[in-house]
Amino acid sequence: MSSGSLPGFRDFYPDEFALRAHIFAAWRAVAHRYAFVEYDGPPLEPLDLYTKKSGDEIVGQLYNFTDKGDRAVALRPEMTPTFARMVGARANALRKPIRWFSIPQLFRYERAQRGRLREHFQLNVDIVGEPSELADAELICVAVDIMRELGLGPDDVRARVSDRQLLNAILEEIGVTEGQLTTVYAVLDKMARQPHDISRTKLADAGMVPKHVDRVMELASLGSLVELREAFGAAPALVPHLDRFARMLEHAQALGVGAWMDLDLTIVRGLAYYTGSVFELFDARGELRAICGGGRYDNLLAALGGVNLPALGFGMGDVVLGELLKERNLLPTFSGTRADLYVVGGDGALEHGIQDALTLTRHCRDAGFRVDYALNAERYSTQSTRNQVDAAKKGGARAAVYFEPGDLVAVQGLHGKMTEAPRGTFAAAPLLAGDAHAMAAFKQWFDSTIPHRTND
RNA sequence: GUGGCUGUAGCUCAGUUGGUUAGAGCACCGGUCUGUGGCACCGGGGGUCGCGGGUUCAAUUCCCGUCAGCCACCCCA
Repeated sequence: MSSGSLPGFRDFYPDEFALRAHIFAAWRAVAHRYAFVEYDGPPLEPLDLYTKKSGDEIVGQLYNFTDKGDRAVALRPEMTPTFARMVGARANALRKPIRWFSIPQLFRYERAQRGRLREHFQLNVDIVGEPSELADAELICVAVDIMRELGLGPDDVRARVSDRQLLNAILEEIGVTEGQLTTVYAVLDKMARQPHDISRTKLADAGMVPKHVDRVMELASLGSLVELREAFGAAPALVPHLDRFARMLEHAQALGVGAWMDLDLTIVRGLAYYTGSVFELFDARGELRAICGGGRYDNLLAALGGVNLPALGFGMGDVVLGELLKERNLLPTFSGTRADLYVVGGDGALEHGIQDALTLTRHCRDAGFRVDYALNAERYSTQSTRNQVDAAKKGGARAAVYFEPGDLVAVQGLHGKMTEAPRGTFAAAPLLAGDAHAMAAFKQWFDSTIPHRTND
């Protein structure tokens, strides 16, 4: 099969584009509801924007090349460095806290598989300049509210929340050494995907005594703050972290997303730059990859953008989200995007030829109708009305419109059985003349009488 | 980057123990039906059987390679 696109890249046919537009619309609607403003940056950036912090090993997954000016460049694999640069350049002039979001198309060069392509769109939502845990609650709430906006519920999607500072304090309490942290993080991250005996072996190999291994493994089963307090609440070093986490949960509760949230200490996120809260959104059945991930990265702007401001954010890709919506039958309908009127040649086509049909089309379009027709003047006068109406119906139009003898314009609804569909006739002359009152009356009748088509 | 599975029409799939011109349903295009039409019926277009090589009188079929897709690793921004 000849594929027209490069591996891991997508063609968006109208069906697929409709899904993408549906997701984008939900992203923008919720982001705007939370008073975030949209920004964007270049899709192509200097290579060193990404290698400076992460090292050369990341190049293997970058879509990079040398441009005609001998610059080492890369298609952006993530938005955060661009975001950090933009914020850093105007940090003093921007009113804090900053609430920004973007919908960049991101690229990575690696083997594509389900839910993971070489190109995808990712909503990025970031808050800069606010250290309070209320900002963390607000951010998680944006992500969860997008799920709600798309028709998903707490039974479909779970928000798993953890906190790096809390986790670090717990590990210190347990007795994990600084040098063992990386291994512990990796083991926690893979807790659900890796057999426990392998996890234990890895911890032991890092030099942990059996008792410490047991306690680390137990962390995975702590699913609530209450359990966490029972296990560690007595430790004075943990109290401020537990209290802060509790306040965040209370805020989230008040913002209406408490029912979606689970405490889960195995959420560590791959990136080293997270410094506080971390969270991921998963489908509740656990069949798909993470829908969304983010957290607090208070030191990153200083490292990337040169300004020392606390920050937090998340990224949410369109690919996994689209798959989830497909699985749950939450795909959009096309009712709002197809033609309202489809002009066909009727019994009045002899007295009102194609020119009159086009004039009518023009006035209807000016009045706000979406108008389609066959783009073939010969067919207008020769093809049977019935076949033309069939074409209109197959094309998803809400109604067919045509001239009838007696200087009339007839409108036939195309929803359901023809005999039961609404039908109306209007004097042709005023509509052809573009008479505003006649057109307004026509449109009012149409809007209140003709139902939208669905694509079931 | 590693391993496994798969590849026939736009889609879902038949089929060929190797043999003349590769099929169906849906979709698409044209038409008939003066009309329960979100039908029915008639006709039509569309395939280098992923691509390349090998074996053979003959390959879509068997073999090798390659590319692509899926899955598991790796990685996850």
